[in-house]
Amino acid sequence: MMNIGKAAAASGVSAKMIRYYESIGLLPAARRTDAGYRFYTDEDVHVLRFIRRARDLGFAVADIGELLALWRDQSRASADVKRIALGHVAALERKIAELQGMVDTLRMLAVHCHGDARPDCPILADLDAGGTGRAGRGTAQAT
Amino acid sequence: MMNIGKAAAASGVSAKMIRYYESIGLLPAARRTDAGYRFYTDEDVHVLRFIRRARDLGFAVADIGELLALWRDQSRASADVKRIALGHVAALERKIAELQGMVDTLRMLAVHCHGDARPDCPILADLDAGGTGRAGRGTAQAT
DNA sequence: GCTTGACCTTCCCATCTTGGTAAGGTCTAC
DNA sequence: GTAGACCTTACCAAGATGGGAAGGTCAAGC
Repeated sequence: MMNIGKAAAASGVSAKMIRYYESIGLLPAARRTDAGYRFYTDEDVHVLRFIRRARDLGFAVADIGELLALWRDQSRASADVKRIALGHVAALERKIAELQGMVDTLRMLAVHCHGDARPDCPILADLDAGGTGRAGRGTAQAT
Repeated sequence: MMNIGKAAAASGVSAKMIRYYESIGLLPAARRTDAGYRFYTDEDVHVLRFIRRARDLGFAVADIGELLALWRDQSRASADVKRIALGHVAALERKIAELQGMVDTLRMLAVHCHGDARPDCPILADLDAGGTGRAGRGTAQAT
């Protein structure tokens, strides 16, 4: 039995976030003391650690809801977990490819930029002209 | 001379975003017709294309403000542009490394997951136990 | 001239996760 | 009893973008 500050310190999830996760339904409403203070058990902290770890792996809160449900379900199929994880990996890799495209384009432009006091700059020239068609136009906003 | 819809179509920046960029000061307030409609010149569209291209390269709107100022300044030093570009590249690469760390961890867990109807799942086991210390703890939230 | 449909305007809301802050109640140790 | 550390709720902020409502305007057709 501990209050929210203790649970936060023990789990690595800030008190602010614990309340937030509760408010969006990722966590059930915490039990309260008579004075209205939330209190948590070691088991609750265990769940918070799970969430923290999943966030560190880049899972969105919605995904974590699914993962938690599977975690709690002793009869879950590992295929369900794997599907979520690999779907997430695919999304991460799309994102990486998008960022890498940006990096490649910028590096290419930057090597041709003197980088001195002269005003000539291929980077600005590219932005001016609209580039040569690299750095994914269509999906670039889908961050 | 064209109204906002035409400028949006010609530049690839939505009308919504054009108004937004104006509201945050990235663009000067557009001239208006007597009826209050914004109107734009080909030169304005040129600027919008510049912004669009820079966004596609992942520059934040704040960075684009700097880039625009340099673009307009005929006596700018290319070093200033290069500095912004390379700073952005470094940020992109940090982000890529972070995401790649997540991918590596998840892939490693996923290969050991049967992915069938059985409940045993190393992915959930890892989330449960807190992992082995990969997938950057501290900076994972800095998105 | 009037109507219709496409366009424009502003304003508010939502996303997603996190942090900050303010005003007020509670608990603990002295 | 009081100070200080903690808790509560509620609102604001960020980033960039889309959606929608309510209402004004314009161009084309009849």
